[in-house]
Amino acid sequence: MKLPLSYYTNQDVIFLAQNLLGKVLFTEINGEITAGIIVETEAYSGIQDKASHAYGGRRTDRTETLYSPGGVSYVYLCYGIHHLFNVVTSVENDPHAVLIRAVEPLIGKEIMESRRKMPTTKAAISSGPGSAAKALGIDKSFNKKDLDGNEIWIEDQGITYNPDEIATGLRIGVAYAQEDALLPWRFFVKNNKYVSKPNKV
DNA sequence: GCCTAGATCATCT
DNA sequence: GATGATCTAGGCG
Repeated sequence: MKLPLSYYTNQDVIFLAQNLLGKVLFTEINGEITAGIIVETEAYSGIQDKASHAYGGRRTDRTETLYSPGGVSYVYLCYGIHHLFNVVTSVENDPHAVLIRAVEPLIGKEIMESRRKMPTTKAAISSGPGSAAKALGIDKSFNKKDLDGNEIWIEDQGITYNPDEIATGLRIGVAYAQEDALLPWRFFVKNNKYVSKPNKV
């Protein structure tokens, strides 16, 4: 059920961003397992995408992870407070990634509730990239982990959405990326309350 | 319910 | 030394 590394080496990051909807993201921390259904993603397409950290082939200590072969996690801190979780895809030296923006709590809800200090019935518990990562207990120590390991991994539990249940839209928070901000590379499940901000088309 | 402002720090210039 | 792939609380209507 765990997705094999070959799944992530697909070079079509747009396809993967779409295909990851409905997959289940697991983390295990100190023996505590939590999992959530992925309901919102964004594609970041390597060196040709101005919104990507690796735009233009930029390569620093931080972005080094993006150049890894697919199947590795990329976690970084944004605005000084929020940890954002990405899945590195494609092959080595091709810095594509999929940002996980929202999950629907599935397993270990009580653990998520204590981490977020709010009930899972409240959509805000895992809506938005910072919240989703926190609910799953993801922080910087999860950077550069293999996704077929036993700390963090993604499973296919047979959950699929009909094409008409999936919506696409503009990515969020990337206005500075100029024309690339207009690319419809955000994918989400329509009318799912755990999806952040505009969850309709 | 909607909008505005403030928090807070690793990373790059 | 500036800045951002954000969240939340609090004020107003």
